[in-house]
Amino acid sequence: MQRYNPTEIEEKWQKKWKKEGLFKVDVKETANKYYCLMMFPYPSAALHVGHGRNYIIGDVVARYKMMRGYNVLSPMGWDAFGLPAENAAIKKGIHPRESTLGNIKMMKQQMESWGVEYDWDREVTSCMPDYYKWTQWIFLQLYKKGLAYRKKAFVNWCPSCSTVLANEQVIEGSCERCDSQVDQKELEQWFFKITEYAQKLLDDLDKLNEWPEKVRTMQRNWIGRSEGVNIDFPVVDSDITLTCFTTRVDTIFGCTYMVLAAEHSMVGELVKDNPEKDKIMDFVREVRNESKIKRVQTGEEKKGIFTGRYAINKINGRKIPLYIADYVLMEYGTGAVMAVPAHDQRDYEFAKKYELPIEVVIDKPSPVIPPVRRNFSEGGSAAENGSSLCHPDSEVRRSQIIRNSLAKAGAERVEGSINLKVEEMTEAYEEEGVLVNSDKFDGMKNTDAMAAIADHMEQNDIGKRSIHFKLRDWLISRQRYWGAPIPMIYCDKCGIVPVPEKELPVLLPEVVEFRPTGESPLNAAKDFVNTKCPKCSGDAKREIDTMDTFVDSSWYYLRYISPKLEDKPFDKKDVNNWFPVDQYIGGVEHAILHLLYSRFITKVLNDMGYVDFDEPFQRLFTQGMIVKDGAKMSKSKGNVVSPDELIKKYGADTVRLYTLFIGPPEKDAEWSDRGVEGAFRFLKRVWNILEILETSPEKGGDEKAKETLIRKMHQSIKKVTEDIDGEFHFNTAISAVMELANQVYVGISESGDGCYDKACLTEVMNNMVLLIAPFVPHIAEEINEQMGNKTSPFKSEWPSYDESMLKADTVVVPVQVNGKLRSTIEMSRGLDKDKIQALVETDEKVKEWISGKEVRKWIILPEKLVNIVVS
RNA sequence: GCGGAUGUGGCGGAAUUGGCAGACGCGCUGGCCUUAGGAGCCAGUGGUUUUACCGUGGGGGUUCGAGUCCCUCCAUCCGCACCA
Repeated sequence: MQRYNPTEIEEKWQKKWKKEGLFKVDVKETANKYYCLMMFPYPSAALHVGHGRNYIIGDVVARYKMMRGYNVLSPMGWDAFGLPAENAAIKKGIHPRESTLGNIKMMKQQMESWGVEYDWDREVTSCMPDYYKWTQWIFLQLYKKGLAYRKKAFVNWCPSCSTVLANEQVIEGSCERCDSQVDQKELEQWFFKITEYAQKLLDDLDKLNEWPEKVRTMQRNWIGRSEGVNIDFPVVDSDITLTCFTTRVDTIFGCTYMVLAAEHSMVGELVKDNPEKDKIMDFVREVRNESKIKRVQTGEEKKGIFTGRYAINKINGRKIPLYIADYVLMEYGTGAVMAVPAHDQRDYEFAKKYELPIEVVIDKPSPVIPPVRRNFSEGGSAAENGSSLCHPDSEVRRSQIIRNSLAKAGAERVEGSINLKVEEMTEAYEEEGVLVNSDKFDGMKNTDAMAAIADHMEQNDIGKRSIHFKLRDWLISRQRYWGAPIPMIYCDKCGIVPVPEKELPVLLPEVVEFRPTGESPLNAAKDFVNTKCPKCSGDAKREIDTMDTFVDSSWYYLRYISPKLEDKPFDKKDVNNWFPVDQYIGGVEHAILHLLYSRFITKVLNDMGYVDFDEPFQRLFTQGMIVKDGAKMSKSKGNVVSPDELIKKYGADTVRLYTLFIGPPEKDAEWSDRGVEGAFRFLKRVWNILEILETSPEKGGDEKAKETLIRKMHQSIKKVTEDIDGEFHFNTAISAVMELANQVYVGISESGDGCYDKACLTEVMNNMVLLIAPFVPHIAEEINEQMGNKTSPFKSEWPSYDESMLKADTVVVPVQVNGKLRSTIEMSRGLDKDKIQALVETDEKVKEWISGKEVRKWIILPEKLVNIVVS
C-alpha cells in the first residue's frame, strides 16, 4: 500500500479527464441539459484562493450534476477588454493584447492545477475580433431598434482614467477603479436606452425566485420606481410652465415655494431680465461645478437663490416664489420640485434658512388615549416594573385604542383644531396623517387624499399621474483604446451612419499611443479614423470611442453555445435549447451592473426575435469573499494566499476541500493555513481505509460494528445529497462524510481489527468515493481505481440511500424534568406513550428527581423526548 | 437617513414544523507508538465556587420546553443615499 501522493495522482487524472473529454459537450444533445456558468474573469493577475472559491464551487456543481445524469455544459472564457490591461501597457510599454493573453495563459494553468475542468473548446475571449465582431453586431441591433442613441450630456468624467464612467461605476462620487474624484463634463456620448426596459426589468425580478433576495432587492432599488404626479406650475408673467414631479401630492396645499435644479433648461430664460442676473448665474455655475461628492455629503447645508420669479400653484391659485438650489438634482424627476417645508425635511431646512413660509397641511392624528394610572402601588418606577404595575389588560387595550384611532386618523378631531403647530415644529412631519388647510380635502386620510387629489388634478388639467425611475440610460462610450470600437461612421453629407453588418468587425488598429490625453487614443490612428461613408462613399470619419466592457460581458453566455460560428453570434435553436442558464455562479459585486445589463440585452434580443427567452439566468448563486486577517486579499495589503504553493505541498484536492469546508459558500470566510492541514489529514484518513480494506477478512466481522457503519453510510448519503441539492451547503456535506470516515475508525477502536468484512467495507468505500468525488475528484478517481472499479465516479450514478436503513431499532430518548435534562433512556422504537411513561418511571435518576414532588404533567414525544413537569 | 444581512466555545462553524446547544474541523491537554515527529492512533476539551448551577449580543415576553417564535434595545458588515 503506497502513501497518499497527491501530486502524482492529480497530474494523472487531469490528463485523463482531458484526454477522455469528460467535460466536452455536444450542444445538439439537449436531453437533460444543465448549463452551469461561472462569471468569466477579467485576466488581470495570478489568481488567489479567493478567486478559486468561485471556480471550485462551479466545478463541484458541474461534477455533481454529471453524476446525477445531466448533460452538463460548463464553459469558461475571458472578459479581456478593459482599463487595467491598458494601464499595464502604459506602464510596461507592452501591448494590452500581449499582457492580456499572457495573463489568460497563466490563469488557465492555475485553473487546471485546481482540477477545475471546462469544455475548453468553447473558450471565448472578448478582446478577439471573432468575438467583438458580434459585440459590435449587438450594438448595431440596438441602434436599429432605436435603443442606441447619441446625445450631449453631462457625464461622469474620471480625470485620472481620462474617461467617462457609467453612473454605476461612480461610487460616492469617486471612480470605482482608481478612487479619484469624478467631475461633470458635457460630451457627445453613446447611450443604450435601458430606461425603456425599466418596468420590465423590475417586473421580471419577481420571476427570478431562485436568485438571492438580496440581489433582487438591490436591483429593485437601483431601478427605483416611484409613482406620483407631474404637476404643472405656470410662471407668472410668462408662457413658461414648469412641471414638478411629486410622490406626495397629498401635500400640494402646503407648497409654499418651488425649486429648480441648477442644470434646469429654463434657468437662463427665467432670469434673463433680472437685474441680479449675473449673481444668479454665478451661483448656477458654482453649483454645476461642485463635485457630486461634495453636494451629497451629509450635513452639507443646502444653498439656494431666488430667481425673482413666481409660479402659480393652480390647485389654490397661490403665487409661490421660484428658487434655484443645489439640493435638487436634474437627473431625477423633472429637475423641478414643489417644496412643502412642513412635510419634507429638506424643504424644511431650506425654508428655515431662507425664511420661507411653512404651512401644515397634514396633521398628526390625535388619538384619544384613556389615561393609564401608573405608580399606584409601592415600588420602582413604571418604566422599571413595566406592565406589572398596570392591570395586565390595560396595556393591551391602550395600544389597541391607539391603533384604532390611527386607522380612523383623526376622527376625534375637534372642529378647527390642529395638533401640529408650526411654531412647535423642529423638523418636518413626514408621517401619515389627516389633511388640513386643504380645501375640500380637509379631514381625509392623507393616503386616501393622494388618489383624490390626483383625480382632481387630472380632471382639471393641473397635473397628470406619472411614474419615474432612478435608473438612467446606460452610457457606453469610453475614451480608451482597449475595447470594442463602436461601429459607427460620421459623414458630413449623410450624418451618422452605421457600419454595414457585413463589414464587421471594425478592427482595433494595431499600433497606437495609449497614453490618455482626454480624447480617444483611436483618434491618433488616422488610417482607422479616415474612411468612406457606406452610403455615399464620400470621405467620412469613424467613431473613435470604444464600448464599455460591460457590453462585452452582457452577452458572452450566449456565445458559449456556438463559439465558432462565423456568420452569426449564436445559433438561435441551440441557444433556445440550452437557455436559460440553470446555474449562474459569481461574486455579489456584480449584483447590479453586469446582471442588470445582461438581463436588458437578453430582453432586447428577445424582443427582436433572436432568442425565445427573456431572462438569461434561472438560478443565481453569489459566493462570499475569502478574507485573510480580516481583509480582502490584495497585493498592496500583502495578505494574498497563493494556491500554487499549497497545491504543491498538499495537492489540489486538499485546497479544494478546505475551500469548501471553510464555511457556507455564500458567506465571507477567513482563510486559515492551519485549517488546510486538517483537510489534508482527512484525505489521508480516507486513503488509509484502503489499507484497512486489504487486511479485512473475507467473511465474518462484528455484526454490530458493520450495522452501525452501514447505517452511518446511508445517513451520510442522505445528508450530502440534501446539502448539495439545497443551498450548496458543502461545508456540512463534507462534515457528514468526515463522520462516516470517522465511524470506520471508531468501529475498529471499539470492536477491534477485522470487525468489518471485505464486502461491508467495500460497499462503504465505494459510496464514500462517490460522495467525495465532486469535492475532491482526483483522490476519488484514484481510490476508485485502486478498489478495482472500471467506471469513473463521474460516469457512475450518484449513490442513493435506503430510508429504512437510516434508523436503529432502539433509540436513546432524553428525559427532562421541568425542561432540564436529567436522564437518557434507551428504548425500542414504536412504543406508545403509556409504555414509555412506564419505562421512564423505572429510571433511577428520574425517580430521584421527581420523588416527593407533585407530577403535574407528562409531555411525551415518542422516539424524541420526555418532559416531566413537577412542582 | 433608508434597505438588507449577521451576532453561538480560544477560532472557523453545526443545530428549523420550538425538543439532549456546540456536529465537523482548527487549536489546546494527556496517553500510545516511534531513533525522531510539524507523521499516525486513542482519550479529553463551553464556563463556574462542579451532588449542582450558568450559558447562543443585551433586556423583556409566549411556552412544559426558546439559539429557533414575539416585542425592544445594542453592535458589526454590506448595499443605496438630498430620488422630491
